[in-house]
Amino acid sequence: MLCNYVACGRLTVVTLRNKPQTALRESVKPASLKTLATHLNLSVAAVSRVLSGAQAARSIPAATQARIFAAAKQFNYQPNVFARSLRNKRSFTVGVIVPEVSEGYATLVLSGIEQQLLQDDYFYFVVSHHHRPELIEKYQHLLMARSIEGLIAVDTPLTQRLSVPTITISGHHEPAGVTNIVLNHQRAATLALGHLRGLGHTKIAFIKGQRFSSDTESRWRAIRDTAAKFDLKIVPKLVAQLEGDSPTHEPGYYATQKILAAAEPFTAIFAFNDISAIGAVRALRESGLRIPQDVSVVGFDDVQSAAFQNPGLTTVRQPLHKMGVLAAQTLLKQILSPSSNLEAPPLHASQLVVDPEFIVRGSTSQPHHNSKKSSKTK
Amino acid sequence: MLCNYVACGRLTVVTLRNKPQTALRESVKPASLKTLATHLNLSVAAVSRVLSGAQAARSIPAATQARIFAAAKQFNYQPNVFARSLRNKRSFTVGVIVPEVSEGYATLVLSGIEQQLLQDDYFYFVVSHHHRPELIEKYQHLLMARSIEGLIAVDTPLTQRLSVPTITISGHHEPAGVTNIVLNHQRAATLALGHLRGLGHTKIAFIKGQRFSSDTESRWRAIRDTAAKFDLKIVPKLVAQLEGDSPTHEPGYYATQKILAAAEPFTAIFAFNDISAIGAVRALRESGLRIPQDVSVVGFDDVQSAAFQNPGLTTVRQPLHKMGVLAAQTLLKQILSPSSNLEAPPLHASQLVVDPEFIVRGSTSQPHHNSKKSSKTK
DNA sequence: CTACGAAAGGCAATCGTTTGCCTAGGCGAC
DNA sequence: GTCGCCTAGGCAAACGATTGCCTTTCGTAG
Repeated sequence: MLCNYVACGRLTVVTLRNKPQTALRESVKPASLKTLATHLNLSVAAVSRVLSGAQAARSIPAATQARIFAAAKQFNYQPNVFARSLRNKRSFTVGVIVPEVSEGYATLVLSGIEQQLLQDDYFYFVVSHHHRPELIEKYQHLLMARSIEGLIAVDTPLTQRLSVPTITISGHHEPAGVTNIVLNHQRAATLALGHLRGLGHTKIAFIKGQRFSSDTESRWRAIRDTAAKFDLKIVPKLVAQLEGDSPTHEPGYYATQKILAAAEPFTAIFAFNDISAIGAVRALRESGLRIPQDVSVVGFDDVQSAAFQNPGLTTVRQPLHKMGVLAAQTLLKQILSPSSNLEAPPLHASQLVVDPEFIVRGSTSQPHHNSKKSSKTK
Repeated sequence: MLCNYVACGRLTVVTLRNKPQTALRESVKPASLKTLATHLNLSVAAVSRVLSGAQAARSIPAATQARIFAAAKQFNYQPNVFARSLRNKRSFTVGVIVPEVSEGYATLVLSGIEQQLLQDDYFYFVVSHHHRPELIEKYQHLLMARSIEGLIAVDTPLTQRLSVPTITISGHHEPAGVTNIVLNHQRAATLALGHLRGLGHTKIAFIKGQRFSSDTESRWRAIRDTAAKFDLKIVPKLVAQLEGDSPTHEPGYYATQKILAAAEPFTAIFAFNDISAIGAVRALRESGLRIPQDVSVVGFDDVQSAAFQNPGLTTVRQPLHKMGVLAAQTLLKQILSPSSNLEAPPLHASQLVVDPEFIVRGSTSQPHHNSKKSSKTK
């Protein structure tokens, strides 16, 4: 029976059919250079040179070349990728390691990576480590065993330096030699706080990221600096930290409850990311506060759900797609750079900083001083 | 300069550093069987047999085997994947083709695929076609040229039959020989309509899917059948169809406006997917209707945003992750099944049907007959 | 003393491409 | 005539692992 392994609620096998006899698993071997060569009465070498466009094919007259191309088409010749890679020591494959493939941040980056890599005729293997250090380690080796030419690590702490070029996106403590792509947190803080300040908010609550996230510290530092510039006081009672690694909005919900419990008035909240901002919205509403009339909410990332909130979430957009593109471009450049130990070893940036955008939606507005509950200041 | 290619808002290169001279691009060749063999004074064959655990290694005494393993560890031997694949004609790689990697449906499926494949020591290439038929065609060939052993197509119309086992998820019109994994739409309709009926709703509006989506027809048919069973009338004025392929909530927003414009009373709406349900919520709210007091809303899919709505969206959950797992399991089974053209060609299901779950959140409740506006019935 | 068999491992072809170095013929120049 | 030089391609060795079939060397039974 075919479906005794199923773990999928109820599952029904509807139709059974025979594989048609006509070779599904193509028993006809695909054409090789040898096939073509013997068919054309030429040597394998000649055919190879012509088909791979080597410059040594100059000495082969146009007529012969045409015959070769014709035969290649006729036999539907496809060069064998393994033979080629074995010979050339090139795989045209890179590895990408992410925490989760099912989640917004990594997949947006992934889409940028994909776009750029496919454009340059590279393929990529994706693996996700679910935040388990031993998997990070293991997959790096597995990827190397698959002969990747480079690695992109998205929001993933790498402990070792591989022997291939490596790019990190929002890297943690990158080993020497990897290029890290990060957001300009300073600018992000300026955009968000400037927006709130401009609307008239002065009592702002903050939700810090989880301790394990690499962005937490740099972003918080940027916020503190920027708050000082804008003459905004950061009130310790209005700062909560996300706890736990649940990928849901719950950490944000609980953090906001903690802030509310402090009974310190505030008119806006700046969350570490959109998901926690959504949790914040829920907690605020449950306390009878309206968004944005009573409390304005600003998120971070601009994941898809942010636009789909009611009201839409004002947020700092990380150019995740572009960061992916940039990572892939940079990686390919490093792969193709003349291999090292020459007199002039290639220069690589150790860090590339990209700027965020600010997306204003319905979750922020001027503070209403006649609001129901929040502004006990009045 | 390194960043003149950048298309990424402002971008700053922070630090430049020299690549350290110590071979980054490892000029020391990795150890091969030959390396080990000469070092051990053995033949390549013996080493190969022992390391790959061939049964022909029985004739090699334990002491020698131990020496071989020790040397392998010492030299950090990694079998060359290309040589191996060339010889064995196995790539342990499958292809996955999706519309978009950045989007919820496909990535949830992808996470299931990944989990299963990696567990079985397979890797996978992902490509996304952005709904462009010529890319679907092209990527299938590129994947074949990379010697994939099988293909999984997620929500993607395949026109041709490849020579490797192929699984589709929510397939459209699959060519003969592919196994299609689909949702049990009948059961989905029963769950959703049963829920609404049980709450007391009888005037239900429907948002049908876009004409190009493969699920639209089968799901609608199931809804009609089920409505009949529950003695629910489907009022044509309360049915709207999504238009356009925008991946935002706008199509749902406009469809709902159209329904509202018909001025036909209703107390619930069943949307084709969560995204359009979110658009519906927005349109309803703009008309002054409250969710769920005035109108209950049921979505479909249970994408991440559904749980993150305020109120949470009641929805039919497709077990996307499990469908991915199932696809991968089925594919691997077909790959490993004794290759065809034997006397008894393997049997493959042409369709696997999986059951949905129903997730009740805050967007549905009993109809309130004293509501403000919607139930003009009263 | 020989034959047989097991133990221990070696030989070499093979997978399909690539590429450095040849060669064989032809033609013109001196 | 013969030297050199094109033209048109061929030879064969890699790349690294796998595997069918050997060979060698004992030990021992007859």
